[in-house]
Amino acid sequence: MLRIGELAKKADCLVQTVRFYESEGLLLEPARSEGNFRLYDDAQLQRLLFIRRCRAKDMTLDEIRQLLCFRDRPELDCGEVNALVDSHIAQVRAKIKELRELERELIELRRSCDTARTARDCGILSSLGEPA
Amino acid sequence: MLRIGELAKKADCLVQTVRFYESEGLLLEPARSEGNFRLYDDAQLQRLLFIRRCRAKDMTLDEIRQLLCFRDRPELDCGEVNALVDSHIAQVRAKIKELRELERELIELRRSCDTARTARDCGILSSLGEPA
DNA sequence: CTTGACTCTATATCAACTAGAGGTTGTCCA
DNA sequence: TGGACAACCTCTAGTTGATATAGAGTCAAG
Repeated sequence: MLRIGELAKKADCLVQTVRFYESEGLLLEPARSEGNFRLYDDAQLQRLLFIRRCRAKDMTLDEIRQLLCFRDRPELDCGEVNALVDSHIAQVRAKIKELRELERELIELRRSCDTARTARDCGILSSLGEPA
Repeated sequence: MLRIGELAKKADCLVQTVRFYESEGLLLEPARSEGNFRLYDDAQLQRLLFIRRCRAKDMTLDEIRQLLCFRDRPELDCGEVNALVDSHIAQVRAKIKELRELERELIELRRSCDTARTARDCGILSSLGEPA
């Protein structure tokens, strides 16, 4: 049985983060020692590692909650899991598109003041002061 | 003189957002009517529009605070403004790069389960359950 | 028996809003 | 003049995914 500090180290996260996941219902309440310390077994560690791998893929805690639900019920059809990942990919793509457009706008803004001058004559400040 | 609702409409934002910017020191405290309603002149409107245009470019309130500082002091050299925009562009580019890598990872993850099966045999769930 | 590392709970903080409660002011119409 | 209703006021809490702190308790080594 692992104490919270050892568990956190194995999952490369902070002790507070583990407690936070517990409070969010992602990790089940672990056993406790006589002195009230949390004690984790390997199944709990695997569950935490699963959560951390999902977070590394930038899934929200809500999405992870859904995935854990399927992980806990092996007899269910995994179609929803696939759909969840598909929609996550779509979100990431939408964000990339948005940021590319933003990059374009910022480059244009930057071009409006290529030489240093006084703020009064700054092309950037005046661009931001006018309707797009 | 505009009341807060009219001001907000012209800047296409919520009334609460205007009050929030005031509390954050981005907008100066406006005049008040006899009945304690906020009253804005055109200069305040232009300032709010400036803030909203910066936000549309995803600048943080701290970055905007810096830009407003230059906007308020026309005699200053605008070199820092240019630098701020440059660094903002760099941040956006870094984020795009990060998201592209994430997209790649998610597509690979998605490929691990191309057909619907039970959760037990789901390639996605098992990929997320194993070390990368 | 004390030091120090670890743990416990509870609370506050971050960004940039957004939403609500509960009360006041202003305006319109009969 | 009165009553309805919109718009305004302040204050507080919630969002996301943690992170940071305070103040107290536990435990092993020296």
